[in-house]
Amino acid sequence: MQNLLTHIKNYSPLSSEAQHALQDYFEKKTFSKNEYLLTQGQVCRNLYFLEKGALRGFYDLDGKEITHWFGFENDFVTSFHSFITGEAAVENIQFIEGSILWMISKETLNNLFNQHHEIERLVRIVYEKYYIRLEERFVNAQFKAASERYENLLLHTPHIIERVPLGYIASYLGISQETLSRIRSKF
Amino acid sequence: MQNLLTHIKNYSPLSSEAQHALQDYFEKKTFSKNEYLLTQGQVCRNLYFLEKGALRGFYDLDGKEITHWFGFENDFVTSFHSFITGEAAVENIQFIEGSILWMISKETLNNLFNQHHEIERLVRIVYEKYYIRLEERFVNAQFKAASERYENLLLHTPHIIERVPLGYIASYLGISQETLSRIRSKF
DNA sequence: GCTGCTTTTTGATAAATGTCAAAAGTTTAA
DNA sequence: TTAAACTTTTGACATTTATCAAAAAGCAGC
Repeated sequence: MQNLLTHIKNYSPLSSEAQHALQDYFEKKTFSKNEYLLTQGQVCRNLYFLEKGALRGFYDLDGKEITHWFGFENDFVTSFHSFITGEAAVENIQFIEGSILWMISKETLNNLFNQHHEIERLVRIVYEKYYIRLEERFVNAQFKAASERYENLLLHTPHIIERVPLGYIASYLGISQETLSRIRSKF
Repeated sequence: MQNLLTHIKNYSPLSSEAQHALQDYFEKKTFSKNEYLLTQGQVCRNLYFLEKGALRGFYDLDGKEITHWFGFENDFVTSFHSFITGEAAVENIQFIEGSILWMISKETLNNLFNQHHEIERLVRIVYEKYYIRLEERFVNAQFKAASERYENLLLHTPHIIERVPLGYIASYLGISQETLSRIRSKF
């Protein structure tokens, strides 16, 4: 929990009342490797903070698993589309490592927004950060060649390489595993 | 202005005090075709609401202009990365049509956040919507073939085809203009 | 240290898309 | 109305990446 509170300060400061409110409502969860946090078709009504571990979001495309994002320590994770719209998720979220998370429901969070303006501010700022993070990935995906995308990964998020099987990374980068293997052999 | 207030209700309801505050601080701007709202290297300190017209965001890649987004009626526009981080923009924003916008500075907006929780809520919700919009584009960019991306464009945002030169659309879809032309000839 | 299972690499070939150059079509403005 | 400027299409060819199949490497459990 301390992790969560400490991390949150990087986004926006919180009064001790707001901190206590968060402490009261975030609930600890642990999962082991390969378990699912969410499967396709479910509505994701919770937001999670990943304290320890790793997970991936993936969906099925013609029988192939397409991993499109990863979560690591100090990431907020959820199936954003489902969480925001209330529609069924098209993706699965699965643990790559045994993990510890903190969970809060959308409903509880909305109540906290009403009680503590500063918590809603925090979330607004988190969205800002996550928006520009996604924007960067988008530009990479659309306008960079496969080998540049891999180099960027090495440069900016090397922990992904160290902790994730290559097959997942390939689809994360939007390339086939064989092509990724060939790119790697050139380094 | 009425447009802006009406549109905002789609996101989140506002008290009349908050509405009046917005009315007091949003400033009307008009631009003609080909003018720039922002050029690369400037810090974008304003958020805009596009009441009428169209514009594009593009950046320079080895001397080529890469258009990566468009704005149309009722879009909130800014150079998000620059607006959020306060860093120099890497992109240019240029009008594709003569346009009418409403402008508010980040500073003024932050002040309004402090005075009106519901305005910050509104912006939080706008970020949510824009986040999932970007997520969809990302998945398209990374995991769909060029012709599928074009079909999706026809299906979901046909106004882009009608109002934007093909060269801009090609880079928006992440393909060369020649390839786009060949895809089109098959319909 | 083996055995079987999973992950990664390599090879051959096919498909998609890019690049450069030129032709055809469209728009603009004198 | 017509020439100039810009936009879109077409052709030939190069490059990148995908696909399928098989070999090699790595790893968990005995």
